[in-house]
Parts: sequence; structure tokens; C-alpha cells
Amino acid sequence: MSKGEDTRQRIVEIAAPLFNERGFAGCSMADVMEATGLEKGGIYRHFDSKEALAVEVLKYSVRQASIMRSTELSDIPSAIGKLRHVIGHFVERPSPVRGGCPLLNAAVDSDNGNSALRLLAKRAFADWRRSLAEVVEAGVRSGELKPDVQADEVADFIVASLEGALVLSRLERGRAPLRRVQNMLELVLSSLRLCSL
Amino acid sequence: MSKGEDTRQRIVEIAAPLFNERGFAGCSMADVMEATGLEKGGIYRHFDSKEALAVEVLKYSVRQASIMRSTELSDIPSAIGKLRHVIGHFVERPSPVRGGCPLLNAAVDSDNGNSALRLLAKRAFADWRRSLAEVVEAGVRSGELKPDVQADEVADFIVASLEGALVLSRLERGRAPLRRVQNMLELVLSSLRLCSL
Amino acid sequence: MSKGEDTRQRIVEIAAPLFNERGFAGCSMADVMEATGLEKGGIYRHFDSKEALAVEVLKYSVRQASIMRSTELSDIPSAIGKLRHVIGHFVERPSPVRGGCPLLNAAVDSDNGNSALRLLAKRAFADWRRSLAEVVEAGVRSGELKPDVQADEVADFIVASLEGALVLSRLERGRAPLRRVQNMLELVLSSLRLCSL
Amino acid sequence: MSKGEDTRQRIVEIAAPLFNERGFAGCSMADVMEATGLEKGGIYRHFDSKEALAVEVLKYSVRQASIMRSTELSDIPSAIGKLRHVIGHFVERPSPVRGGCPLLNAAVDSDNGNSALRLLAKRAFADWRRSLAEVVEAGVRSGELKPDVQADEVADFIVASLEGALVLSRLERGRAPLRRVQNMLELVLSSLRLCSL
DNA sequence: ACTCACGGGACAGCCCGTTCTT
DNA sequence: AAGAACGGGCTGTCCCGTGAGT
Repeated sequence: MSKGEDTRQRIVEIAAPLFNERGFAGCSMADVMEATGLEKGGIYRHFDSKEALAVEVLKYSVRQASIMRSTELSDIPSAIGKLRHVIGHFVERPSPVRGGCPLLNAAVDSDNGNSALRLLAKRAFADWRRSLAEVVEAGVRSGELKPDVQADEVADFIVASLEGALVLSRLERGRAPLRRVQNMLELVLSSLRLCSL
Repeated sequence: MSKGEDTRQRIVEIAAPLFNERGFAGCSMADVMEATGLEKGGIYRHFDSKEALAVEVLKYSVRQASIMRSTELSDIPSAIGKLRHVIGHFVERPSPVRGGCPLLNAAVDSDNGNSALRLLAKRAFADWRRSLAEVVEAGVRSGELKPDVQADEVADFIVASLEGALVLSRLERGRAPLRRVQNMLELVLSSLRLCSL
Repeated sequence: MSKGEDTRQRIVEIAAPLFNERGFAGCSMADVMEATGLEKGGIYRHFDSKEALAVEVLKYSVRQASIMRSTELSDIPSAIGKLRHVIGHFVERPSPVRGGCPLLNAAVDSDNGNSALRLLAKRAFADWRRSLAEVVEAGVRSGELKPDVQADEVADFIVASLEGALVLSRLERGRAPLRRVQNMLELVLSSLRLCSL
Repeated sequence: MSKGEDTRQRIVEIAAPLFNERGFAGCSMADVMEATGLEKGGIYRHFDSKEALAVEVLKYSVRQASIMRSTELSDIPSAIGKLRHVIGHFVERPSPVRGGCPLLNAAVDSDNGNSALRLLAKRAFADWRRSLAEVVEAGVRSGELKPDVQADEVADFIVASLEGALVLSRLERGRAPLRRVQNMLELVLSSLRLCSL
């Protein structure tokens, strides 16, 4: 990798937690300068604007999150096992960068207007929900889950409750809400099973 | 009410959606000035600082939300009915001010540091969760719900999934995710009942 | 006059020679700050942008120039006397503010695009040329000047040669080119007279 | 010509209209970079500084202008014919590069201080005026023009009025002012002739 | 001979907050 | 109680110039 690309990547990685913790408006380029040790010129050479940097940062965070989530899901045979694994993973290591889930943060931070950040978060959430829904659908087809289970409802439910629980947990500075939601989701999952005998 | 307090109240009400939509850092006092038609002096006479205004705004929003939620809950006899009502209300009229749930927004917006805003959001969420938990506990005591139901888990689950769904819905600019979560919560609620005959 | 308007006027008057000498791009707001002794906030309260200030400055300069030129022209009976007076005045006190003729400077400085400055200069020049042309036309009607004299040609000729001479004079840092052009215009004027006997 | 000198020349030719249109302060090196397709280093290799480039650009423009003006002047026998030719040429093709007369632009743009640009413009104007004056002087000596004609006055008059007219024409976005001045100069020229029969 | 990467300073404009006045 | 005027600092961005690398 060339030196320029390396620096660019470094900027993104360093800026990621800053933007994630403080939000777009709350994080200044001076903060990024200080954290990276670069000067204005050195940063603006790689990014046209603050928003361009923020977009790249969010893309990076999304990528990190998806890497984290997609690990070894195919090894697990059952649909419920897969979902349980995703949930457990989220509860244990809820965000790939400091400052909570970057998707939710971006969604909340930029929900007015139609900024690139908002659209990126939207798409990332859609991808995640879709992937969960597909797991559920496969489970239905294979006979593991009840035939009347609504895949997209289950998917949205899991995503929504996990993200909501993460916000509560961050507020409490403890994992308790995540744990409670995990327990509840456990019950929900088992109620989806076709024949629990 | 004196004229001064009236103005103060007007500022709060007008500023509420602005802060809620744009966040603390993203909403400038100039925005508030423009929206209220007042000058700097007219605002700073009532509030010592931008943060003081934001605190008052959040208090107001929380109050609005709690007013909205608490209406006529005591009229409903069953615990499940009460929860269903809360959920239905949230789905139909999810936020008392424009810009999504002010609690969640404040929580996400100021989750770094220990600002007054964060603590306020934390307390408001705690109150809400507690009130739901009490409904559940009463249901358990009355024999309506299974004895092994964990009240705080159920409460957190409802709050988390609703808030999460609200974020998704705002992102999609449609109520679909809220509806899906409502359906799922419906299933969960019925599984709590002691005798489902 | 209120204090605000007074300050505003002071800014304009102080900024006028700065913009006139250095051009729009060459004069920074920091220069204006230093010259006025005001801070950013104190200036931007009166003008929305640098361009808005520049427009006001040019308007002021144009006003000054027109005041200078219009003094007591009606006292002079003959058309040639009037023109001679205008020319003499221009040669002796060529610009109302330091830095040469603000009209020409603005015209040259902003001749690309269609900025407000360009249009202002255009209009001011048009006014000046028109007023001279009217003097000539009156002279023709009164029989003082030859009937075939083209008023607008004479007017443009005077304006163009004076402005051009001013540029040369500023370049030479001496009034010689202006004087030479004045002499030549003198000859031209006398050749316009109907009966030079 | 070596490749290096070729590139250098290309830069100058491409930068000429940019500097001429936007002025020294109004034209950034980034503009030059974009227009030439070169990077910073590729330009600074040939020129020590922005000003050095601007000087070279102005020299080039002056050269172009003088080439344009000097063509085939010796073929014309009479002094008045020569002057008429120069005037006509200026009116038809007033500037060798886009953006008006580079001499006047440079003169106006940098009339404060004593920059190299100002001195260059000064010298170029002096040369032009001198060459016209020599034409007039030759006409006087040859008996074509009246003996009391002041050569330098005539020369300055022509230059000043043409340059002034060019500014007005650019402002109007039409050649009318140039044409009017041309007509007037025609009259002036004929009044210089010794025997007007 | 030219690109790439970076430094560091300047620029216009916006921000929060204070003071004076009415 | 509210407006008008101002201070001063900060923000994102642009700018000129340098030097390492190719």
C-alpha cells in the first residue's frame, strides 16, 4: 500500500471513534487534526470536505461491523442457532468502534435532510435486516421454524430491540439492558420453533 | 402567567423541535433566534447559556412525552391491555415533538461526557421503564401473567424494541418497522399470559 | 444617527480605500478589521458578507465621485465650459478615494462573471456618460456646438480618455499623462464649436 | 526545444488568460494546476513562486500584444495611416488574450506597492506610447503633420482613450464604446494634418 | 521532469456570550 | 423585558510552498 493510502486509512481509523462519539457537528476537523497529528493540508489532501471524511468513516465503521457480524455464521446449522449467535455477539461486543453503534448514531445524528450519511446508514441497516430475514426464511423452508413466522418482522424485531437496548446500556454505563433484551429474545426465538418437543 | 414567563415558555416550545431534529451541536442559537423572532438578548435573559436552554427544552419534551403516555392508563383493567395501549400509542404517535423521540435523541447526541442532558435522558428512560415494569409486576401479582415473568426484562424489551423501531422507521420514512415490531410485541405479550385459554 | 448606522458608515468609509487599492480579492476582511479596529462580529453584524460590504463600499465611492463631479455645473453657461470644468476637475482631483477611480477599478477587478460590483460600475459609468452626453446635446440645441456633433461619441471619448489617462498617471506616479490628455481634449472641445471665430 | 522548456511555455500560455481574467490575487495556483493538468511540483519546478509565474505570464502577454500591434506597420507610408491602423487594429482585436488588455489589467491590479508586475506594465505602456510618439514625430518632420503637434500628447491620448474605451466596452459587453472612440480619434487625427485640403 | 504527500498559515463566515440602551 | 451592538474565538476550507520519491 502506498504511503498516501496508508495515511488516508489511518485518518479514517482514527477519526471513526471521534465522529461516532461526538456526532458530525460535534466533532471538529481540529479534533481530527489533533488525533492524527496531521495538519489541515495533510487531511484535506485526502478528503474534499468534512462530510466526505465522515462518509468514509461511516463506510469504514459499517464494514467493521459487518465483518464482526458475519464471522463464521455458516458453520452453525440451525437458523435459531445463527440468530442466537448474532444476538450473543451483539450483546458481548456491541460496537466495532468506541461510541456505540455507528449505524444508529449516524441515523439519529443526520435524520433531518437527506445527507449521504443518512442514506449510508439506511442501506447498512437494510442489509443487516435482510440478512437476518434470510436466515429466518431458510429456517422456515427447512421446517425448523413455524410456517407462519414472518421473517421480516422477526428480523426488524431483533435489530430494533438490540439497537434500543444498546442505547439504554450506554446510558446506564452497564450491560444490563442488553442482557435483559437478550433473555427476552431467547424466549421469542424458542417460540418460533415448529416442534419444541 | 407573567409576560416574561410566557416568553420563556414560547422559546422552549419553539426550540424543542429544533434541538430535537438537529441535535445540540447542530442547532445554533441563531436558529432559535430566527424561529422565535427574538434577539440574542431576549433569549439570554431567560436562559444563562445554550446548554441551560437545551436542558429546559429536554425537560419540556420529556414532560410532553410522559403526558402523552400516561393518559387514561388507569382505565384499562388488565396489565396486557395497558402494555398494548402503550405500545399502540407509541406506534401511532411515536414522538411528542418533531424529530423523533427526544429521549433517544438526547441519549445518542450526548452520550459522551456526563452532561446534564445525558443524565436527564437517563432518568426519563428509567422512569418509563420503571412504570412499565410496575404494570408487569401488578399483572404477575394479580395472576394475569405467569409467575416467572421478569418484569424489568419485559419493560426493557418493550422500550428498547420500540425505540429501535422508531429509528428504523425514521430512516425508512415510513411506519413499517414500527408496525412489524408491534406485531411481534403482540405475540410476546400473549405468551406472558398465565392461562391463554 | 444611531450608533449602529454610524459604525456601519465608518466601516464603509474606512474600507473604501482598502478595496479600491487592493481589489476585492486582494483585500481581506482582516484588513478591514485592522483598519476599523472592530472585530469580526462587529463587522458582520452590519454586512452579510464580504461582497455585501464591497457593494456598499462601491456605492459609497460612486456617490462620492458623483458629488464631486456635480458641483456647481449649472452655474457655467456654455456646454464647452461645463465639459472643460468636468475635465479639469478630473485632472486635478481624479478620484474621491485613494487608489484611483473606483469605477474603473471595480470594472477591471470584476469583469468576469456578473457580480453586483460589475453591474454597479456599469450603471455608474452609464450615468456619467449620459450626463456628459446631455451637456453636449444641450450645446448642440443651443447652437453653441456644430449640429453634426455626436453627443454620445463625445461623451464616451471624454470618459474613456480620462480614465485611461488616470491609469497611466497612476502607473507613472505623476500627473503628466492626465495633463497631456487634458490638453488634447481642449483641442477636441474647441473643434466642436460651431463658429470658432 | 527541450521538453522542460516546452512544458514551461505551455504553463505560461494556459495561465495567461486565467491571470488576465481573474487578477493576481483572484487566480490561484490550483486554478493553474487544473487548467494545465499538472501538479504543484510540476509547476513550481519551472517557477519559483506564484509571482514569478505571473511575471512570466505578463511578459508573454505583452509580447503577444506587441507582436499583434507591430505587424506590417512599416508598409504604411503616412503617419496618420499608421496611427489609424493601430487604432483600427485595437478596436477590432483589442486584446491578445482573453480578459481584456493585460497591460491595463496588470496596472490596475497591482497599482499599490512596487511589484514586478506593476513595473512591467509601466515599461510596456511606456514602450507603446513611445512608439506611437515616434510615428507622430516622424510625421511632423516629414511635413505631413502640423509642426506644433505635441507627439507625446497625441500618443498618450490615443493610448488612454483606447484603453478607457476597452474597459467601457467590456463592461457593456459590446464594441460600441470602442467604435465611438475610434470615430472621435479619426476626427482628431485629421485635425493634425498640415494641409487638410 | 513530474507526482505525491504534507506543512502551516490565512481566509470568510459563524458561533456563543456580554454589555449597553431603551 | 427585549433589542442593538460588539467581542473574540472557532470552523471548514483554500492557499502557497517544500521536499521526498519515482
